[in-house]
Amino acid sequence: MTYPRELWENTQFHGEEYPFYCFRNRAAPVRAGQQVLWMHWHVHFELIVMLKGEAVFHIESRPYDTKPGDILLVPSGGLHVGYAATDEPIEFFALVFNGSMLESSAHDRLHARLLAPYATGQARFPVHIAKRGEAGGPIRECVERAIEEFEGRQRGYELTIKSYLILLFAYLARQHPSPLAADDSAAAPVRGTERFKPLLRYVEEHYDERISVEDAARQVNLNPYHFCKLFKKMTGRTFVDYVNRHRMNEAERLLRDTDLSITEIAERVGCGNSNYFTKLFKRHMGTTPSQARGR
DNA sequence: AGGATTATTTCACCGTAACC
DNA sequence: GGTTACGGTGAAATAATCCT
Repeated sequence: MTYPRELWENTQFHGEEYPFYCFRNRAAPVRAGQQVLWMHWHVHFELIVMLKGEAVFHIESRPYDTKPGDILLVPSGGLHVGYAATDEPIEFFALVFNGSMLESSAHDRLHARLLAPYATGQARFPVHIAKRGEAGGPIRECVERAIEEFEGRQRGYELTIKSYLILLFAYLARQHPSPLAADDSAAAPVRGTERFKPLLRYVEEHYDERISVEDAARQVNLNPYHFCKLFKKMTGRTFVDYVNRHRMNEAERLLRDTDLSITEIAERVGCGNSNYFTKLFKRHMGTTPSQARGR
């Protein structure tokens, strides 16, 4: 899985004037349940356009089953993660952009009234903005054109993409005239995921240590049962699975980039028992550590 | 590789508070 | 008063981990 870590949280984009980034994400040999989009969040919006295969994205605690033709809009700050739903190859396009992309250079009352609340996160749209099987429609068209522009990269494509994004938001605002206020109950999961972010970051940095569910639950002031329940609701996976995924990812990197022995690698990623490490690795990656190194 | 030991996840069921 | 989200318990089912 290739997902740029740079997109974590408060990423700076290359161009200040056009803060966006696109990438086509392919997961060719996939097993159902495999993670195809790293769990992360950032202040930017993210458009996810399903191109091939089936995946389930968990965005702000809610699962979204997607097939080609589905388009999701991850709100600013929204925690998101994606898993393969079948063994079929998966392909999706992700367009990450900052709300400032939607700003207007001149003072514009209409803009301030219609778009600013969405761009700044005071109001939000539903996540699933276009569904497969639906007739084209302007919303889908904006997204598809923006992608075309990105892929064509003709002169000034940044500006056309920006225009399509503004257009997209304008159509969305028209389609959802009574937007969900950010503090509305319908948008409430934000509060729920907010509390987990420090913990997720903690795991990012300490997956090489022993992390018990009890400790983790304490960090977010929940009893272990509720912690498990909420964590699963939020991420679609259990906490242990989440931690192990980090470990296996790092292990794969170490196998590839270093000459450390399997035992040493197991040790480094927080699996004291190399026997168990191999078992885990095989389950997550489909091959044993030594096979993975051989390739 | 298999089995023993721990840890976790989930279940059924209950209470509270906020909101309509 | 019904509904929804959030919290909690003990116990049982499952899964992780460790130990030959």
